[in-house]
Amino acid sequence: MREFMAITKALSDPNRVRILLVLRGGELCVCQITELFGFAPSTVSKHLSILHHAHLILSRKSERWVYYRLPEKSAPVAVRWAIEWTHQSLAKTDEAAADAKKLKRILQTDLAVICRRQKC
Amino acid sequence: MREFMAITKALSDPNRVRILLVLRGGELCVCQITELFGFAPSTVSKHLSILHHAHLILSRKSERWVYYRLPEKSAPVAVRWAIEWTHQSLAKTDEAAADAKKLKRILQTDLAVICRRQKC
DNA sequence: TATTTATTTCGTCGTTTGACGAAATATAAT
DNA sequence: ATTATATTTCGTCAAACGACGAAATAAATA
Repeated sequence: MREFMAITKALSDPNRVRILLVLRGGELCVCQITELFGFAPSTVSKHLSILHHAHLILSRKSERWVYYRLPEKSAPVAVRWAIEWTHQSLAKTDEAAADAKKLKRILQTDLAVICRRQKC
Repeated sequence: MREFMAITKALSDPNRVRILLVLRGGELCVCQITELFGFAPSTVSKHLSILHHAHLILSRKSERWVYYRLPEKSAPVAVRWAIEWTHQSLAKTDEAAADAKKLKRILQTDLAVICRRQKC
């Protein structure tokens, strides 16, 4: 029950759901998501930690950055179900399309440049 | 997106999830759920209205009571998915078993008696 | 070693949530 | 028609949430 509620609480904020959707395209680092959403880095970090705590995302540290990604198929059933449900329900919405479009531009920019822009 | 968030917000409270689980056994009226949870009737009513607003439950009025039930198979995909996911994840937990056990006793009691006990 | 850089943690603030009881509503029984 | 009954709506209160900026941390670079 606790695990399940961690997932539903994580999904109850639209910005966290947006994060799950953009991660469908592959792993992203914190500053890329920060750039995409326009929130403070600390805010994005908190959202990521809630998703991570619910095991909806995994993290990896490389060079100067922390990357977050969706879990692989070996993840718990409840987690896979949540991610699949989110994707099926929202992948084709306008919000998802807008985020994907903006993300495309961000991915064309060098990571270091993005981060410096946020003076973090 | 709005419909999806209505569902995830509805699922983000454990007591609302408990309601979905007990309704698996068939429709219940407000005072039966109130008796099961030990909350004020107004609290239960609010939870039911949130679930109803998310289309996770349907209502029916008969005699003096309002009955709530899970929707049939014709419900939107996102709704059916949410209910099925909840059931698959939690049906076998201790919490669900405890509620089912207590509900069994409540169902053996006459509706009018239960309601009078709550002086509502 | 000191400094820059990316992220996280902490404290604060306004908003939302979940609980309650009182009052309102709608319906059934007298 | 009144009264009793079941549920909902409303207002209130404490707790939780989501945003922020400042400070702390950890790792790479100079």
